Amino acid sequence: MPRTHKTTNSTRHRILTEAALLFRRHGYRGTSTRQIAEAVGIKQPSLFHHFANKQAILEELMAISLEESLAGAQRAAIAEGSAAQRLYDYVLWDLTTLHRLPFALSGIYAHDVLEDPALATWSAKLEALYAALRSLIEQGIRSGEFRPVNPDLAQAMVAGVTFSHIDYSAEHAGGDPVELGSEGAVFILSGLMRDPASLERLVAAARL
Amino acid sequence: MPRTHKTTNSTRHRILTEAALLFRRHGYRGTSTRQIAEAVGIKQPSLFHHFANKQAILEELMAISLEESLAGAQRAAIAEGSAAQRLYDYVLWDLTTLHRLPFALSGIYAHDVLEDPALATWSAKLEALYAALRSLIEQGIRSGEFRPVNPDLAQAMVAGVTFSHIDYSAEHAGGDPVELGSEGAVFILSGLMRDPASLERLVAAARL
DNA sequence: GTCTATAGTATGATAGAC
DNA sequence: GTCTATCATACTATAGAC
Repeated sequence: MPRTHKTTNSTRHRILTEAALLFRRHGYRGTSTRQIAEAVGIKQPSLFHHFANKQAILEELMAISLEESLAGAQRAAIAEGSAAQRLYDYVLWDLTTLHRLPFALSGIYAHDVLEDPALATWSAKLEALYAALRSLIEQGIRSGEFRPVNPDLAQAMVAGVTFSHIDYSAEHAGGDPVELGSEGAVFILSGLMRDPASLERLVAAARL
Repeated sequence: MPRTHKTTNSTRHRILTEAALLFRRHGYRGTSTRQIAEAVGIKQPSLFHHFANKQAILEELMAISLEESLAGAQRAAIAEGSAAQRLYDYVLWDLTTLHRLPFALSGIYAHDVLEDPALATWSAKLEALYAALRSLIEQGIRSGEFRPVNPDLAQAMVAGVTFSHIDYSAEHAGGDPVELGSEGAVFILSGLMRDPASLERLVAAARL
């Protein structure tokens, strides 16, 4: 989501950046509000002027990373045309976007934090994203484009590859987002398609 | 690792089982020793008669899940023959083993817990496993069996698929371990091979 | 091997001055 | 908008009786 920060280097923005970095390294629960404040260069209670509580920081990071992906997956799931092409286009766009984000989002989607009832909204959005992916995979199986895989497992593997890109991106700065995203999309589609040779056509017809 | 428990339903064993379940649901840091004790049916301080501290429980679970995988990957990386065949055999065996484990291992391999310097030994073992996988992938690229992918990213994606199987296994009981493992191995190899059509030969020649 | 009681520490969040 | 001071709570782990 294109945020509407008045100044991109506001304290609020710096809190988000530093918190994302720390959440990745030490996890949400393993990161204290004191650590975040220190990284930003303010004292711990000053955080609560910008965010109601620690969880609000996490929720804003989830919004940044999840809402666009969910909308894109749902659009792809109901669009017209080849399921393989729609999945390819979606994955390529999603991974490319992830590699472009200025935040280190790994560690935000751990089970333990999403299981918290207070984050049920976000857990539901992630589940909706998974449902859209599953639908896309099932469409591809019915049309004969994909092998007759277990749709639940296939969806989990697609998500697993996505998370691996989030991790990779956090550890290796400076790669070309489109190139990395493309490698992920090709990997996933090759893993699912009955005839991976025809993948070249998808790549050529892709629209970002 | 085949554990040497005198009785498989010893309190010690029950602590491991319940802790694994709770670590998966709430994460290592999100799980208190009180919760573990309550699940087992004893009081919190009684845990410390069986394990020196909370971390020792985690380390035993890591030993169970990681040591065999590491040894298998290192064997595969230096063995003779086709890199694709060795990767296929390893992934199939590893995933099948994972799906057979009586423990819910998800949530154990989160970054935040492995970053703790006290767990450096286990972090190093995981890194060694990744190095073996990377070597196997590089061998396949050199031999022309695999597409010229980014080895670091490819290794991350293979690990991502493995983690997705750990998660899937924790949420869907009762699937056939070999069938699930096979779907994972085919997915990964299809994603890497230059000529996925020849995958049938690997599947036929596989030795578990 | 399990219990009660408790020490020692870290955490998230609030109150109120400036 | 940031600070100091502090509260209330939760946690891991230990001591010592039974």
